[in-house]
Amino acid sequence: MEARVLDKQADGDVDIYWDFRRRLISAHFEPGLKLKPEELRLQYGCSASQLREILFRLSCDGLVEFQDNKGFKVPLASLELCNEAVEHRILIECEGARLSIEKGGLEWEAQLAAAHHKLAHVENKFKADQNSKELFDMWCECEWEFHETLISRCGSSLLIRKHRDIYDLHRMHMLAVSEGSGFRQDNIKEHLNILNAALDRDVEACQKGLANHLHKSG
Amino acid sequence: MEARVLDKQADGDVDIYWDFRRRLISAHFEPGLKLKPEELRLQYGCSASQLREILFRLSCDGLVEFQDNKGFKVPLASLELCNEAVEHRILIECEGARLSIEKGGLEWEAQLAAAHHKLAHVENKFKADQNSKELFDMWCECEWEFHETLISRCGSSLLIRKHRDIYDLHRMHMLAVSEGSGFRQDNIKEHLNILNAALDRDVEACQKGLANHLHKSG
DNA sequence: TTAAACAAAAATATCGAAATTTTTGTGAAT
DNA sequence: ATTCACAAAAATTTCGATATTTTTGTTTAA
Repeated sequence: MEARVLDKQADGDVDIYWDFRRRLISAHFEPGLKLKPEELRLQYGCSASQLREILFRLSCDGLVEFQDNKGFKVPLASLELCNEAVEHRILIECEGARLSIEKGGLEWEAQLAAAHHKLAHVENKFKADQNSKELFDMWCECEWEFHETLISRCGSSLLIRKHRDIYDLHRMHMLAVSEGSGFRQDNIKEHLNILNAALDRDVEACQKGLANHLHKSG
Repeated sequence: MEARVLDKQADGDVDIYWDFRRRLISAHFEPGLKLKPEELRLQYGCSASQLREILFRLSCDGLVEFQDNKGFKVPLASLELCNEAVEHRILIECEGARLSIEKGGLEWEAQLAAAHHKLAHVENKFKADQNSKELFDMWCECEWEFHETLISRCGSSLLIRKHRDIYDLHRMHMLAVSEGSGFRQDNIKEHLNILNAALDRDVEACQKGLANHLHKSG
């Protein structure tokens, strides 16, 4: 249940839940699209009831919309909701960063530097070829890893869980609203600013960098 | 742990979901207790599958624990998780209060004053008779209404939803850890402080009052 | 032409039985 | 006495059939 990366087709539910979640936040489904358990079951080789359970769970995080007797839908693109998600993510992530800067040690610095190194590498490659689906997926993974690592030493498993929730919600709405890949040239500079501020243990600068980065991301 | 049979089938899920949620956060179930859909179905007059769906949904908010092939449980009492919930609730509620103070008008002030008036009334009665189950339920309701109203003008439906989630999680863990009713004499003074700071449009004082209030609540 | 009433079809929700997994209980071997 | 293997029981999960609700399409009356 906790694994973000799918581990094969060992456990029925788990794979389907996480695979479907990943597809949702990667804009594999058009906003407003109806999600029928009866149809989706064919893609995953399970029953409609199982899909229904999974869709209910995803609806808790706002990743799918549910209406009684009307079934499930991919949430409509909404600039307002996207903005609310941005603000909430800033709130959570700035707090997580502050705590990590206070509590994190050399090991954390090293992990953050490593995550940023990978991210920067992928971003530079992606900058050159923004049409590559493979690079886009890689960028999504690296972006997540960097931001997750940034808050990883906050000391609160609850905050980490809530951060993942809002990160995914934000990403989904951002992609739905912008209709682009979500990648901007300035990302590279902004990520570097955040990294440097974190390594300098400068809470103010780090939070400012984060807020700026996320606001511009839309 | 009384068995309440609901024969009303009208709104299906909805009633069961919210009734069960209410019972969970009111400490009607002992921490660690196994929640078997097959048993619970008798109390609600529905099928086990339906209960399973509902339990899955509640597990998203951390109100019940799920383990693959092991079923559902009431989360164990955990001081650590309770502390994490407190901190997270402070983060959310202070932000909501700040925004409400900035954006709220006279109507909001009136609603907050009204909510506090009810709360103060019930708290004074409850202070005299802390064993009354009826007063306790009423206090829970009024406490929620006051804190909810405080952030109600924040302008973000997302923040409001997230606040309810963390309020419920905090309340559940607080009751599980303290094993008391969660009511303290100082509540009365603290709630008044929060009210006055909000009406004075003093963000600093309001947030300080909130943090103090919630920290002491455990 | 529009609107209301109704019937047919499609979609959704509910349910209990069957399959799978975990837990419990029993007895043999070390 | 302890451990291990294995069978029995209990619990969990999966599944598709049935019931209910919504949507669609058609007819009729104003």
